[in-house]
Amino acid sequence: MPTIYEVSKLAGVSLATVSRVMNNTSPVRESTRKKVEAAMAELGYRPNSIARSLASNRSDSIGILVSELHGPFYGAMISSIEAEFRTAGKHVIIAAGHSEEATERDGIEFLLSRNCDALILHVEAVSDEYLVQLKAKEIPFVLINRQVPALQPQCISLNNKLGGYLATQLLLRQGHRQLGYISGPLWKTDAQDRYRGHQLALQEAGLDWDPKRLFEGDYHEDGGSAGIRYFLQQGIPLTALICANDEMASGAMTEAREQGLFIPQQLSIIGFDNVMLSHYTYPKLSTIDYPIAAMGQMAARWVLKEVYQQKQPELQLVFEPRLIERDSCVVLPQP
Amino acid sequence: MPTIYEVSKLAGVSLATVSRVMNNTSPVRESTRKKVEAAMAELGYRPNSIARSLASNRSDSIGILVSELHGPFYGAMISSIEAEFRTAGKHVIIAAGHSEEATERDGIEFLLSRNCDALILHVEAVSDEYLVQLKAKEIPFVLINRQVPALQPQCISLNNKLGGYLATQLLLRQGHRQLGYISGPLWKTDAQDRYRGHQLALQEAGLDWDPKRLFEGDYHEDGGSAGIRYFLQQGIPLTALICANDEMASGAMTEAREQGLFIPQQLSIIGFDNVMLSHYTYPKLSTIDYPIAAMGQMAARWVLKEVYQQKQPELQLVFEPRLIERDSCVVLPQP
DNA sequence: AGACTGAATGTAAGCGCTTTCATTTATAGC
DNA sequence: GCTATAAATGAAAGCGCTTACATTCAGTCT
Repeated sequence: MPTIYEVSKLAGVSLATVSRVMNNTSPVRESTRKKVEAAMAELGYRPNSIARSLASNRSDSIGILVSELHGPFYGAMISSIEAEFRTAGKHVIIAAGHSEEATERDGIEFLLSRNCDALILHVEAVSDEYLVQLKAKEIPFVLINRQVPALQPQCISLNNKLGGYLATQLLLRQGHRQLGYISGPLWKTDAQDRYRGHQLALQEAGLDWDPKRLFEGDYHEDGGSAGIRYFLQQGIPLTALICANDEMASGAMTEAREQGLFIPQQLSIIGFDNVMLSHYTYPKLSTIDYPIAAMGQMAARWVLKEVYQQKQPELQLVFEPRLIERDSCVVLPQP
Repeated sequence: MPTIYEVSKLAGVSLATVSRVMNNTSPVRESTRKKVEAAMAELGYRPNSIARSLASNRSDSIGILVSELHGPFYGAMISSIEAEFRTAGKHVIIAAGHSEEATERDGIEFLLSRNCDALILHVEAVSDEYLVQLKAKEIPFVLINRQVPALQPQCISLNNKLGGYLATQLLLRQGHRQLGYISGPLWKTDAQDRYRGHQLALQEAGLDWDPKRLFEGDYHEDGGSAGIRYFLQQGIPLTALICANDEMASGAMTEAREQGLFIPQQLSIIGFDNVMLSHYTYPKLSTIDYPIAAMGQMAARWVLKEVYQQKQPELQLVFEPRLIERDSCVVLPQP
């Protein structure tokens, strides 16, 4: 475990000069640089990250706070972030907030205590006020999937309204008029926006909005199952169903099948998110792609640009969803 | 940002006493303790983790190296590890090795550079020799899903042979005799062991081993598809198929369906791992459960016991798989 | 009260590195 | 060669905390 002191003695220079060579912070004569590098190589010197961090109050690492460490959504996000930073020679430190305020705060504090140079936050429970205060403390962070009006230039999000619109428009284009909609929990902004997009598409098609054709689900599989049972019990005729996420779509497919319906011949179903499961259902699920990997990558680029002053292509803050047509939606047969 | 110096002045004690109160390292008179605690509370003092780590060469955090940051297997593993440590008041730092030797080494060095107290390693590419040397450097670590003979007491693994045995036995019990097997890449130990279990079950049933009924897949969906095509092209009659993982089983199901086979009426299929996708296939996939969450939890307990000297229930190093019967395997109709 | 011993606390050095300011060296111009 | 200036380097302090060893305090026994 050689230290900088040993390197400086072997190279015959001061500690400060070794530091300058390592960090390229000031000009160093080429001949001096070579002596230092040779000494480092001979000793197999590796700088102590903790000491560097204490002295410099930086760490060349970036903290990521996600709601969970498992699940395709978060996996794709952290994976794409990590890949971007790996290329830039930086490390990530990941913490989980579990969508609870105290745990989210604890996670953020953990990351800050490790002197992370910036944070990428996917948080739900902490208040806008807390986030505004975080910015006031000069802590650099970027938010994913969270809109805070006062922090707009550091919010990366998806145009959920457009996603709901696209999903609905596909079915309308296929001739469906008897549509059902299983929403997420409507206190959530993304669930509201997705539903608004659905309503907009209906309006443009000259269809009336009918509250009976909305079922508020929970973003889990059970919500999809319950939605199907609700529509059947209400005797609401459906030829197509829009689910506000893929997991509920999967639940709806299973329940519809158990109720004797053929998918997609009797009921077309479309989901939202394009998480991994949509590829494994039978029939394969049509869905709206949530470009979470691209958004994670953009968050990483934001940090590289804003915090490390690296050149980056133009930053994009609002992402658009994309329609993924698979097998679960078909053209309505002509009457 | 109050420091320990400010706390000591306000409480009227030395730095060392504040440290003792914080870390409970030596006895402190109760009245002194109360003064220190009051000063800390009044100042809103939070110790600087970096400084603590530099001075003590510890960090109250544990490093986890996984092959990937995405995917249900790794998600479940790190999630269960994190949960166990969260309960114990510790944090995890996660790095990805991407199954490449250089990246795995870089990840381990990153974790060590953060003074992680121990490592939990899921590594494939680094050699046994490297791991033995790591131990020689007195670095505490536990391996998941890796057997290194010289490091046996710190290896947590699955009895893969039993899993292959259980999968095969189910089908034999259901009356199937025309079995196919799609293995993982046979240079991998787990793929070998799973296949050995399959062979054992055949042997016990008095069936001959036929090399034509083995197709070596790649553990990806394409491997499953290719396996089906191989068996069909060879004109090998099958009533049941064992796939060495769920992803290949999914590919096999899709391909069989495209080839006009009904699942499970004409071909029963069983997978291995019980990753999330097995729940979403149609019909739902029978599989062998890989208790990765329990194994991750056990790795965490190993660390808590061996490194932090906390009391833990008896440690378990070898885990047994469990048969999960869903809808993709049926009893062979009587001739 | 004094001596002894254990408990409690303080002092000082150090963990390994960064960085500011002082000092030295090198270069250019006259 | 001398002067001025820029480039390069060194010395010293400090980042915030831990901990070993020295010192002080408190309790018990004679």
